[in-house]
Amino acid sequence: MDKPVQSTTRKARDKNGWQAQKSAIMRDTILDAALDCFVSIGYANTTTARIAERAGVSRGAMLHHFPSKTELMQAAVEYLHDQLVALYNSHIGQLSAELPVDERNRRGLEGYWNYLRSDLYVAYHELCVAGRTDPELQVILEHSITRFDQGIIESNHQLFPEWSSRGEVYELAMDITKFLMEGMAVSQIISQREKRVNRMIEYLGDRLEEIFHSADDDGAIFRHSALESSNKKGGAKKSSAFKSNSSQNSSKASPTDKQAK
Amino acid sequence: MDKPVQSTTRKARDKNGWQAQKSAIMRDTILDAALDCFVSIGYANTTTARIAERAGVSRGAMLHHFPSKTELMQAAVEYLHDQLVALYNSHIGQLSAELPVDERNRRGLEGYWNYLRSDLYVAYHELCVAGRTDPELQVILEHSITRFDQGIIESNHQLFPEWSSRGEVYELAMDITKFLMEGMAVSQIISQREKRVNRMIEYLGDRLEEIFHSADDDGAIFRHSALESSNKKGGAKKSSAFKSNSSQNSSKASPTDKQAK
DNA sequence: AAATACAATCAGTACTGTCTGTTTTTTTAA
DNA sequence: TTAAAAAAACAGACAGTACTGATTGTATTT
Repeated sequence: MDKPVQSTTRKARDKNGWQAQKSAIMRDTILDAALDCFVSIGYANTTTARIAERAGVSRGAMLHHFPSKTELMQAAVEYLHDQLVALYNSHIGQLSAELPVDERNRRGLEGYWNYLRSDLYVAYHELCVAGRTDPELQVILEHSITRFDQGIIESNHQLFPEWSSRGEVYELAMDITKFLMEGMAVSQIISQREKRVNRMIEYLGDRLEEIFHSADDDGAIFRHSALESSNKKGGAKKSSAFKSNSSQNSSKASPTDKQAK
Repeated sequence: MDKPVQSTTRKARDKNGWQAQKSAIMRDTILDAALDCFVSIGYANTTTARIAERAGVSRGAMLHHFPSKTELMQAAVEYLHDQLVALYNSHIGQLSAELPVDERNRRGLEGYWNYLRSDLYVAYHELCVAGRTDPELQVILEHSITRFDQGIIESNHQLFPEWSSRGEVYELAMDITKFLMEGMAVSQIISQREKRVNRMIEYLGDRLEEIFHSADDDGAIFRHSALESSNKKGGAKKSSAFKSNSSQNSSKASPTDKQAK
């Protein structure tokens, strides 16, 4: 913002010069503005001019650092990725694995929920939705997504080491948590949001706890017919339900349509 | 598509003339094209020209029926609403309440999942996301959303009459189902989608069943600390967790931003 | 003949990417 | 150390495209 004084204190170019520093600052300023635009006006309405305006730089200057919109978006996704990782870690990454399981569960859910409620996640979601019908953006995103999910898995392995061995149960618990929480975060619940959300999170916490304990003594206090491991009550309850209309999804997104470009 | 032959079979204007019929067909054709665009190229990339092209009509003709894009979108939302209701009913609306509870659960989940996987729901989701940062669209949608949710609630009351009395349990079960399923539908699960989805749906089915039974004899075989009704294991486990950062969401969507329009 | 349905063109706006020009920093050479 | 040259950063203007809404004109129905 306020241009750093031309301090000759570090008179010699410190490793990578003064210009390089300013350049880096400029880049971050622009990328911050881009993410800000995604959140406040949506990806679709985010134009290069608007980003420049929000960043407080001229369009020409911006075009010097990011010659095309595509390159800007690539950088923005990369930038967002780093920010998301940092935010995730700040919320649940550094939870000690020494805490009692139940406590870890609670805090993990709480942290994850706060993570999902962040502006950064809103921006991420905007990109995901736009990516469904924008092949170029999709390519840019794919890499980041898989990398991030991988990171989460690793983080969880670290946070819940006792789960790592139980393949199926672990996967299921993670999936349920992820999709339920994401569903809540993405949907705009209108009435009594706070109350209903808290209720669901508490319920989810109980279920996780339950899965944990039932997995401990593998005695299956509760039926988990969704898992092959405890298929005593008719494991033949074909888990192939819902496969009937699986082909219906074929025409869903044909992003390779004439996208007019 | 193929213009109906000028059949004089029904020579007299049947109630509302020949032109009116053609006009209605034209409207539906255009609205179908609009929804199709939302699905295949996304709401953001949907222009009036593209809709007209896809509908196979001239832009001028379309502008005769829908003078402005806004009016077209209003009609499209209305049209989509009707279609969604019809689809919902065709999938789970006419499930007999005489079926055993478990069977109703299974089929209900299966139907709901297929409903969520439909193109119509994709279109609806596109609109919802776009509406977050488009005040005008948001207004158009709001009415439809609340009306639809109300319809679902009623439909469920009819399908699961035995639930209707149990306020809290009923709400929680509905919410969990809704948000988990929507979360699955919206997220693009990359690896082993089919398997993981089926597993989650089965798990969810088991939990619903469980909630049902535990609600029957209200004996709380399982802990539902998320509900006040069975707060024996320390009901003081303050359900006000996650309220800490509730204000963080304030700057989330300020759609009243300068939207440039 | 009057109204409605349909078609095509036009003006105004907005966005992207290129181009040219100006300032500031860094490098080179004296 | 300083002066000139080169490079990088920055700013604004411009062409090309695409979209929306208006206008005008033609065909069909009432």
